[in-house]
Amino acid sequence: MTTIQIVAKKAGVSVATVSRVINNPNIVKEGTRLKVQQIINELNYEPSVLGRNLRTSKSKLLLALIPSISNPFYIEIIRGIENAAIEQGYNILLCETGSDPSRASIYFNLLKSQLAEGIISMDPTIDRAKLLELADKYPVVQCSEYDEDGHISYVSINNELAAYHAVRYLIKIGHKKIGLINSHNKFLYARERRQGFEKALHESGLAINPEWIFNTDDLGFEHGQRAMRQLLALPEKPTAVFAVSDILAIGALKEINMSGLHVPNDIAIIGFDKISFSNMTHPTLTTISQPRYDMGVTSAKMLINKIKGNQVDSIVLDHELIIRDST
Amino acid sequence: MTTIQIVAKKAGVSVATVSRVINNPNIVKEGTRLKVQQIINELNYEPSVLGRNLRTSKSKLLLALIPSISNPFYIEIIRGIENAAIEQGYNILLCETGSDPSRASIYFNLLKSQLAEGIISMDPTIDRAKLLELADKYPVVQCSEYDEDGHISYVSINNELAAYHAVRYLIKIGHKKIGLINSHNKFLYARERRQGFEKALHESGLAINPEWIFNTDDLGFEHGQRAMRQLLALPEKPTAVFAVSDILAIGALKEINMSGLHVPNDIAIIGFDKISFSNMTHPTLTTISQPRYDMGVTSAKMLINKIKGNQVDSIVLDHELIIRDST
DNA sequence: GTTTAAAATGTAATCGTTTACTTCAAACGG
DNA sequence: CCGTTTGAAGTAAACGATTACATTTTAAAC
Repeated sequence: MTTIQIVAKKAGVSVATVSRVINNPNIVKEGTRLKVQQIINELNYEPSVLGRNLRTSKSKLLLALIPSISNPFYIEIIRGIENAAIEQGYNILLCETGSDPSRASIYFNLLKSQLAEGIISMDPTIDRAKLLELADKYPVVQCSEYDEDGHISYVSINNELAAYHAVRYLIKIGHKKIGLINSHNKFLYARERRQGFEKALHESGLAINPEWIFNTDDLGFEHGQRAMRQLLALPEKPTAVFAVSDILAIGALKEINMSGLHVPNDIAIIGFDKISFSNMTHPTLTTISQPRYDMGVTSAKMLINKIKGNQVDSIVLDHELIIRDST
Repeated sequence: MTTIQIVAKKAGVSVATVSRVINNPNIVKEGTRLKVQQIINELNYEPSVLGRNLRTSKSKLLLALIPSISNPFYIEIIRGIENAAIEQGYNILLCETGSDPSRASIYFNLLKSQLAEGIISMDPTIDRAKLLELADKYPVVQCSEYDEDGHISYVSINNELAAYHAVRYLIKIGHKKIGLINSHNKFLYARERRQGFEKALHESGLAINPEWIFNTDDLGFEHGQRAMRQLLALPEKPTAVFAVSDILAIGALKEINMSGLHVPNDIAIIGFDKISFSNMTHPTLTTISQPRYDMGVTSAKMLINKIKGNQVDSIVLDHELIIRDST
């Protein structure tokens, strides 16, 4: 393997000069610079990031923590993070926890052992206490799901308002009987979206029918399907359903299609997230769009700022109602 | 920051002993071991991966190269890679090229600069010459898409046989007029699947109608939709269509649904990959399942073996026909 | 109570960089 | 012509670990 020493020797200069040619070329005389450059090319020399990192104690590596890579929600966020990071010379280590705390602590250790310089947590199932402790000593930001009590900066949307908008829209187009397929209440976003849902109903003087409200254990589409199956078995059915995730909505949609009922004529469906598949269903899904790419970019920038020692503030981005065929 | 020196001083031993307590505890006397352990806990000491890596010139980092993280095909493979890697103490740097060669060369540099120890390429759009050159000096394996000429080991399936099985199945259930929605012929898998398609038709003495064969520019579902739209506009339509990817198949399916025709009664559809969404459509999609998780696990193991200096052989895994409602 | 082998620990080199500090020579001003 | 400044290059000390080798301690053997 070619090292800086070999290059220096062959070029007849000191290692310091070679290093300068690479990192600060303008302070070395043109003649030497050219000569060294040529040797570098000749030998295909690439400085070892390992050596450099050790010296500068920077790895230029960021951790992105997600519960599962198979949830398409995270894809656009990760894209944003990645692009913003690369732009500033950082790379991303994608960390899938599988909602398993022991897996998460492997990744926390990468931070502690300085393999990574900071972490973006998008995992709602993360151990909050551990994360808070980590954030005391290392740069941490949260994206999408965050901790309301803690003092870790985050990037997110206004979940309550978004849900409120979704349901208000259903009411506006004439629905009075509206159901909710929610995820688990242990998640902040679930509680907030439920609040938005209730607020919209209250505001219009509509009743909240507990029979039409479901909490699922996880975000798999079968859970949306199952919830809808129960809903369809009810003597009095809602005419519209708000699902807090597109995947749940797609499950619900499929169940309605299978039952022979029509969307949106018999039942309207509105989802949340605007994942790419929400456009591929038949009918296409009305949904709330989160600015996921932007959320990614913003959180990466925020983290890098934090790493540089700057003070950063949490940011709430705008959502958008995407009206398509399912309502 | 706590370093090994600080621990050593506080424990009243040499750094060597501390290092041994961490890496080879059984060769240090119980008394000292316990004492050092205690100091380590007390100070929350974590060895710096940077320092260790430099000395051992190992980073325990692997690169996984994919064209786009938004293609769900790769998700299960990555899971497999990740789990196999973690099991052996490696971590994965997920590299999205966006089919952009300059992006790919950033990642190649990570390998050259020894930030990573090896690379798993899953990107069919990769610059083959560059990859071959890289493989001369560094550990490289290919997963799914591979280079037929080169000598880089790979993990894949028998694409021709898989396509052959798919089409033979369509013929078996009575179809005589079969279309093909393929991706671009510059990809090996596209050529191979086309061959399997043709072989099955030939074997049954069925004609290949060029009007029913499409090549799309990319794997977006709109392309499947567009191909099907053209197909439906034809005076004589096929009764079954084989799409070389589920996403294309889902696009086609949607177009048929929108046209008011029925799947599978009017047209049957068969996809390829068994992505999770193939189960969420209405009707569910018949497809060829690639053992993606296994492909990931296998290629990670293969790469690690290569890193260790062992000779490795390419592996072809089995596919499976998943019969569901679209045929 | 020596001698000797084995076990435990310490010393210091090393990995490949970067960079503060030093050195040297040329340029310049008076 | 000498002292001072400036620019360019070199020297060597870090960074934080691991590990071959040297040394000390311990225990066993006689």
